[in-house]
Amino acid sequence: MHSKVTLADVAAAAGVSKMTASRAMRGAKDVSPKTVERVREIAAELGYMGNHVAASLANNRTDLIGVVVPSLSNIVFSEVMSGIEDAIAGTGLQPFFGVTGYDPEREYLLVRQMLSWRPAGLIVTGLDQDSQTRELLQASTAPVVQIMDTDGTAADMCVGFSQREAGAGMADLLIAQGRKQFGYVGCALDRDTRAIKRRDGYLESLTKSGFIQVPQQTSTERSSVAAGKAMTAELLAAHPTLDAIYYSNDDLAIGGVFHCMEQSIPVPEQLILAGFNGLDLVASLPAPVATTRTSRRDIGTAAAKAILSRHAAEGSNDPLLKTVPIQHVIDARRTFTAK
Amino acid sequence: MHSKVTLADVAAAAGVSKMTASRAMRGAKDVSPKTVERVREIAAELGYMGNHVAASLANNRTDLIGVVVPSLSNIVFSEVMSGIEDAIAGTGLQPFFGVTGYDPEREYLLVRQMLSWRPAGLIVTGLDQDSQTRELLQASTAPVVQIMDTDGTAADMCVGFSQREAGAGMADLLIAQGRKQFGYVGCALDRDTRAIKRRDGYLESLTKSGFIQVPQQTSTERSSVAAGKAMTAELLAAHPTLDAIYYSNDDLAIGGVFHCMEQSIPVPEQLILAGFNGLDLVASLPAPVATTRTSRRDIGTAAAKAILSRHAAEGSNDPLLKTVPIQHVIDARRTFTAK
DNA sequence: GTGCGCAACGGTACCGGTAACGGAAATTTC
DNA sequence: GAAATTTCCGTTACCGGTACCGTTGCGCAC
Repeated sequence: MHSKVTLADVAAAAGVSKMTASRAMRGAKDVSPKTVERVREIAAELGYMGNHVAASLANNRTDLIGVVVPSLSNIVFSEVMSGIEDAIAGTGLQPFFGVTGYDPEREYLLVRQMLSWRPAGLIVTGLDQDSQTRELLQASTAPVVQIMDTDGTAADMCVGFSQREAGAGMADLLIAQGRKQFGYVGCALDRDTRAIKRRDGYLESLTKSGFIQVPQQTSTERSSVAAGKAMTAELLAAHPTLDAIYYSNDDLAIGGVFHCMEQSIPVPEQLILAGFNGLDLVASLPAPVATTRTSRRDIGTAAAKAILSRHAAEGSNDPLLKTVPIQHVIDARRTFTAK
Repeated sequence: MHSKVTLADVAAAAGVSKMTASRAMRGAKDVSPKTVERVREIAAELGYMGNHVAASLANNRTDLIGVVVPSLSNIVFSEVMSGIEDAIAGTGLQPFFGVTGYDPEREYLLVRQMLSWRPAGLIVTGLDQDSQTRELLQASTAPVVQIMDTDGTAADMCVGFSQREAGAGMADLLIAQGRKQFGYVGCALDRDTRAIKRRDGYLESLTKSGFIQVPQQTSTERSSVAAGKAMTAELLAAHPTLDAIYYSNDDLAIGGVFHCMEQSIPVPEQLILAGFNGLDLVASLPAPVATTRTSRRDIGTAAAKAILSRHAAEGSNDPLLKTVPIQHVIDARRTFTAK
C-alpha cells in the first residue's frame, strides 16, 4: 500500500531524521550526496509520494494558479488556457479552473473558493465583476490578472484589449468598404459584457458616421454556428437590403456564411459578414469573412508571466496594464491587414 | 489587511474556542444558532477567509478533482470538462487540470503532481499510459476514471466507447452506401492513440470486405481545418477517383468539405467525407458530412459522477466500465440514424 | 594539543485547520 | 427532585510537511 507512506517512514527506513529526508527529497543543500541518494532510493522503494497539501501549509504558499473563465464551450478560452499552460510549463505551477457560465453569483463563489486555496496567482476573465467579487480581488495578497478587456479599471493587473475599440474598429473598416446598410447579430448579450462593449463601440462608430438605423437580431441563447445561421436568416428576412452584418463573434458569422451559401447570396459582393476573434477556422472558409484577430494565446501567456514575475520580484506591486494588439481584416483568408 | 486573519483570530474576537468557531463556520452541528450567527458576523467583519490547504491537511482529503487531457485546442476536451463541471457543480469540488500535449513523459509528471495533492479523484484521458504512469494510477487510493476509450484494461474505472469499433462502424456505413474507393486522412497519428485505433478499425473492416487498397494521407501536425483542407487536396491529387474519405476527426473533414466546395467536387454524390466526433458545427455545414456522434459531455459527467458515487459509498471498489453509445450518421445535418 | 570553521544532520515549533473525546449546564423524564 | 439526556462548547492531539536554530564531528592551522 503506497499512499500511507509518509516522509517520517522514509526517514526512519533511511536512518535519518525527517528533516534530512525532507531536504534530500527537495534537493535542498546541507545534505551529503550519498545521503540524498540513499533517501531517494528508499523513497522510491517504499513508493513514497510527497504531499503538496502539507508542504503548502508549512511554507504558506501553493503552486496553484487559479483561472476563472465564463465558458469552456467557447474555444477562445481554451486557447487562453493553452497560453497559460505554455507560460507555466516547467515552473511546477499547476492551473486549476472554474467556469462561471457568465453568472456573477457563481463567479463570486468561485473566486472565494479559489482564494481560500491561497493560490500563487489568480487569472479572471473581464473587468466587470460585481462589487463583492471586486473586493475579494483587491484584498487578495496573491497577484490577480484580469484578462480580455481593458475598458475599465483593474483590481490589480490587466492584460487584454479594448473591446469597445474592437467594435468601433470593425465599424470603421466596414464603412471604409463603402457599405451603407448595417445590421447586427448577437448572442448572450444579457451576460457577455464584452460582447456588449463591442456592440456599443460598433453602434457608436456607425452613429458618428451618420448611420442611425441598425437593425439587430439578438438572442439570449449561447453562441453557436447554428444560432448564427438561424439569426442571419431572420435578420435578412426582415431587412433584405443589408450589405454588412456584424456578429458578436466568429461562430455566429460562420453560421451567417453557411446561410448565404445555401441561399446563394454573394459574399462579400452583396453582403459582408464580420465576426470577431479571428478563429483559425474562418481562414479556411470557402467565402471571405471579416474578423478581428485577437491573440488569445498571448493573453494567457502574458497573464501567467505577469504572475510569475510578480513572484520573482517579491514585494513589487507594479499595476501592469498590458494591451495586446488586435487586427481587423476584411478577409480572414488573406494575411493583409486592413486599416 | 485581510489575508492574515486566521480562525484563531475570529475565535478570540468572538470569545469562543477555535473549535467552536470552526464548527460555526462550517455549519456543523453542536453549536447554538446565536453563536453561529455571532461568529459569522465577526468573521465577515474581520474579512476572514477559510484556508482550504489547512482544512485539507487536517481531514486528509481535498475537494480537488484532477483532470488530465492531451490537448485544449481540441474542442472535444473542453466539452468533456464542461460535462465534469456540470456534474460537480454544487458539490464544492474544484477541478484542476493538466495538459499532456500527447507526451507520455509529461503525462507521468502530471499525474504524479496531481496525486501528490491527494485529490478526491482523478480523470485521465485514454487507456494507453506508459507503465510508470499506470502504476501510479493503480496504486492511487483516490478513484481514477479513464475516459474516451474502452479498448484496453482500465486501472480503476472507465467511461467511454470503443475507438476501434467507431472506426469499423464508419467503414461499414460507407460500404453500405455503395462506396468502392476508400481513402484516409489523419493527423497526429504518432501520438494520438485513439485516432490510431479508429484508423485500425476502419482499415480492418475494409480489408474484411475486400478493400485492400486504401491510400492514406497522414501528418504529424496537429489537427485543424486548414490541415484537413490541404491534406485532402494532396490525397485527391494523387488519387482522384476516391469516392469516400475517412478523417481522423471532424476538423479535418470540415477542411475536406471546404476544399471540395472550392473545387466544385459534388459532395456527397462523387465523394463522401466522413469525420469523427459529431461536432455541432458539422450539422450546420452547407454540404453533408458523415460523422460519428459521441457524447463528450456525457462522458465527462459520467466520469465525475463515478468519482462522486465512489465517495458516497466509502469502501466500495466496483470497477465500473461504462460504455456510452455512439452514433454513426451519413449526414450530420439530419438526425436520422444510419446502420 | 587546542581552537576554529565548515559540512552534515537533528530537535523543536509551528502552518491553520479538524476529529475525537470529555465535561458542564440546560432540559427533559419519571 | 434526582437521574438521564441533550445541548453546547472546550481540550488535546494530531495531519505531513518545512523554517529556524542548534549540535555534532571532522579536518586543518597554529
